Amino acid sequence: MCIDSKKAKEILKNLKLRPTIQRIAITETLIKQKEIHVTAYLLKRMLAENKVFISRATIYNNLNELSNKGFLKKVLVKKGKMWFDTNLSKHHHFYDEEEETLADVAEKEIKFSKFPKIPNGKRIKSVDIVINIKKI
Amino acid sequence: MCIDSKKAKEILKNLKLRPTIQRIAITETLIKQKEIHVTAYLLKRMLAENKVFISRATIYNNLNELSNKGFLKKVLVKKGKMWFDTNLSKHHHFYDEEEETLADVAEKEIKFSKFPKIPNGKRIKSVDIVINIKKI
DNA sequence: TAGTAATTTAGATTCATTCTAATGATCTAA
DNA sequence: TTAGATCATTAGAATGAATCTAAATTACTA
Ligand SMILES: [Mn+2]
Ligand SMILES: [Mn+2]
Ligand SMILES: [Zn+2]
Ligand SMILES: [Zn+2]
Repeated sequence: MCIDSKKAKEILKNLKLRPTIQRIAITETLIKQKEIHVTAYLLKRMLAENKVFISRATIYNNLNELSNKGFLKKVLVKKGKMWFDTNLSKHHHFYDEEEETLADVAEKEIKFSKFPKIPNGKRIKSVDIVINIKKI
Repeated sequence: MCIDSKKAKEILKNLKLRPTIQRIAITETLIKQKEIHVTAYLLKRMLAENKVFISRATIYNNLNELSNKGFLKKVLVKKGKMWFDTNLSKHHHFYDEEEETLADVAEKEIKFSKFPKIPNGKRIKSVDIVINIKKI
């Protein structure tokens, strides 16, 4: 257990989630870096590298629970694989398919001078901007 | 066979794809409306409503081939389901998750007054903007 | 019209994700 | 503290979209 273990427990307490060994380890991993983008598989691998072995179902259960509680955001950039993001601010992404990496674009880095009219009877839920990049 | 059958054959000829019964029916369905957004499942259902029964593999083979040949664009708006789009112009989308519908946003409807700096050594491949909407 | 190359197909396979239901851990109230 | 209740974890099965396989059929070309 590293320093972050305490912070992790604190976070779980605030989210009213029982501080199980698995949840603490997952949360610790997520807060170790200031911001992180992971898939379920990536997170499982990161934990395994630290000799923490958590079942697939638990990884998914907790990523989903942490998302539902507002501690993570879901980001979709490619068919069939969900990314989870600890950057909770409204923001956008660079996605590098070749390197399978996601990077943040702060909301203030994008400004519109023209934006489409929303269809009648509808309202905006969210605006997702993905800038797909590749090596020159 | 409706009027569009001839057009469909013409299109396939230009794309250098053999005009099989299945391909003609698929292409006909896609050009019946000026613009169309379909998933593989939706297309299969549309064909079945017209008493044309085509196997799943063939639906996918042809949607992918038509995409590779540049007759369709792929659009990703939700985890795990690919949409195919006959609007070939560069454009963006409204996505209504409640109604599972995709609608076009012309490129000229969106203008940026500020856009992020692309990371060194990288270039933009594409910019995907999805405006998620829901009923008021 | 024969030979070959492309196409279609049912069913198997893959991959990410969710579900199931049995086991184990944590919490709470007495 | 502990009993009981609730919640969490897990292996493995199930799901759903998409792809693969390999055998049968169809379309093209000489
Ligand atoms: Mn630690
Ligand atoms: Mn017809
Ligand atoms: Zn992010
Ligand atoms: Zn479109």
